[in-house]
Amino acid sequence: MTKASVRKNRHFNPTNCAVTYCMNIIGGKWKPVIIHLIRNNTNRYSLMQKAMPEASKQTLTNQLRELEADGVIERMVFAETPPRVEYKMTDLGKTLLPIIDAMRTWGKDYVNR
Amino acid sequence: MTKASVRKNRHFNPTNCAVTYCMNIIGGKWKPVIIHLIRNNTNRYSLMQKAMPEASKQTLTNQLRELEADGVIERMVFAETPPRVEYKMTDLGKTLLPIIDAMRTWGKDYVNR
DNA sequence: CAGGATCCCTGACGATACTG
DNA sequence: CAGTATCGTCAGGGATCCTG
Repeated sequence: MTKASVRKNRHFNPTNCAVTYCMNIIGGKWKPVIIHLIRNNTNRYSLMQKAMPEASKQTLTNQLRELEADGVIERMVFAETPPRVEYKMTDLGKTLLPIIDAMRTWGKDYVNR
Repeated sequence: MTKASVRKNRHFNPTNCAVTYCMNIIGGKWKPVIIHLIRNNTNRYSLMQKAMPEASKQTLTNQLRELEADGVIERMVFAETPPRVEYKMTDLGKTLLPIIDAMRTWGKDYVNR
């Protein structure tokens, strides 16, 4: 796995393409995967690590932080020992799901092309 | 403009996320913009340059070549002087348009959020 | 007009070690 | 368990010059 990392497009302004806004949100190498996992209740850090072992912990953390900063996911910390943290989609994040689904459907057809 | 460039995800295999296939196609910094331009008949090299002056000629060329290699767009050369080259969406490329549209719609709402 | 060739830079991402 | 800190790598993209 090497691509699927999109250099953020910081040139654009609102008169430019709105698509770029969207790309800047979901354009991380693992972000679509993370969104997909959280949606399917693979919503804890360690579970995500197992599900995508090629991504380093640092990278996983970074992508989670960015998604959180963009308001796509929410981080819920439980004061327990050992600590427990769960992630969930925000209402804004859920509006991205149709796009992710469309991409998945397209990707499957593309593979079978 | 700085982000919207997604490092291609080359780890994935068909058992992994199909979304990544899609991201690897449209995940270039300027690819969604290019697709949008071509669809709206801004289909010549010089016209695209004027429409997105922040992208260098080299970058524009590279992104066009990648889109062509992935079968998303088609390059048509006319044997004239000065040379004329036009780009058009392939049938496969057209199947991406609903995704681009969904992203644009989402992006507009996101900006006004 | 529509590139090709070359060189370079930066930031996304990875690897490893350590921690409350 | 769920990170943080640090450092390194690499490829996507930019800048400039040249060409059929």
